[in-house]
Amino acid sequence: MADPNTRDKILDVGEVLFARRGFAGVGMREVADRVGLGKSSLFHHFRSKVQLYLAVLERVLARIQERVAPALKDTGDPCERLDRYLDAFIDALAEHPTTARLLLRGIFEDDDFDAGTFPEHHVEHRLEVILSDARRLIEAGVEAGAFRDVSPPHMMQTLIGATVYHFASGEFGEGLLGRPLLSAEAVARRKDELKALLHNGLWVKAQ
Amino acid sequence: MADPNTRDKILDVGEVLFARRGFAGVGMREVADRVGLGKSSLFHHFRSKVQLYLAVLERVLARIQERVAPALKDTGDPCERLDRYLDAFIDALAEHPTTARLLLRGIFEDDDFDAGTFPEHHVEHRLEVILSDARRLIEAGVEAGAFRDVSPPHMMQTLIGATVYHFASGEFGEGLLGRPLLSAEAVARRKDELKALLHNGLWVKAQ
DNA sequence: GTCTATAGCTAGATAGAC
DNA sequence: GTCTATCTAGCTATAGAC
Repeated sequence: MADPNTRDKILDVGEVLFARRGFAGVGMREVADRVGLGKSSLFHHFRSKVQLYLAVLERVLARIQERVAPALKDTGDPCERLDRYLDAFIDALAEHPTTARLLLRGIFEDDDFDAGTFPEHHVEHRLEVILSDARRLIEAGVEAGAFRDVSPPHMMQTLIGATVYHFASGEFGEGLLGRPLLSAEAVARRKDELKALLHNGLWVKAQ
Repeated sequence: MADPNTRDKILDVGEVLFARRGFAGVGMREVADRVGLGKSSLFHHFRSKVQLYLAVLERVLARIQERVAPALKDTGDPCERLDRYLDAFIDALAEHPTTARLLLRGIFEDDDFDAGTFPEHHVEHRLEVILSDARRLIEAGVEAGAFRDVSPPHMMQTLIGATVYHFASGEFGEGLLGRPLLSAEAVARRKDELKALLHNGLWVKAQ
């Protein structure tokens, strides 16, 4: 097998570049230059550009799974459990500035090189696990009567937008907020705003 | 000037392809083939690939502005006005399957070919108008006491996620929902789910 | 306004020396 | 495991005939 240190360096560089410009926007030459290798040497570590991209995606998903796993323990009412899960998920997204963007790209960029063409990777599977964990939390809350009778898939989409999109929005989001997206304060604020919306909605109710 | 019909055909094709694979993922050759022209002929209508991309983006933003303009009239309380605006905005996103995806790409793909390099286009300006209209609706509602004391930028991010991301999510979103994203029923359902969240939150309150 | 031809470059990927 | 050299194919863009 290849030198693990070199392999990890390539993954690190690929992660930054793919997050910034997507699969098609990145060339192996640029990756090689940043790692400090000749372009050909990359193909010793990864058979093709697609394999490198999938390896980057899979490492990101694995990191997310690690972070949210402790939040999945079976204690507390549905509200506490969803709160805990969202906190952990947001922490995972905020850990590296590349995470949310790669996740968002992975979600809507794989319509291209058709899913299932590279079955040796577990990208699809890992994504499904993460999604079904979240979905079960919502369904359990609805069934228990702790949540309104929302459509779980629609609530999933809303939560993905409120978390993944938010932390993927980069310069645009920072322009809107007028401050960094990933500072400890900004991350804490995002958690609070999201949870307040879930608790109270936006409207002020007539008393 | 060029034949407007041909120009529009090029924009139509570019819109579909750029929405699907982004700026870097599309070649002028593929655009030309789908239009039924030689590749060189494209450069008679658009000076460069970037100019074509910006023209596509600008047309999309203009279409959105047209759709939401009637919803901006100064009648009703803040709740009614935001409801009306969100309905119109969602209708604009649902009008073409390409709209939301191009908008989302435009939001976080212009970190690359740096903004302001092509000042003759109004993409940036149109986006700012759309955003500041929405933001004013939120700020007015907070000031009037009709909305909770949310952070308007955070609420903007949540609403962008709930609308633009949702309709941009393509096959992924359809897999999650188990049905098309853009059918009349699905669009109406999305409006209802979003407005119910703004009205009531997710939690069922203790009475 | 569309075409052919081509310039000039970069892409992903391979072969084989060291 | 990294290198140089090279292959084939693609790219954006231009020149100039029709």
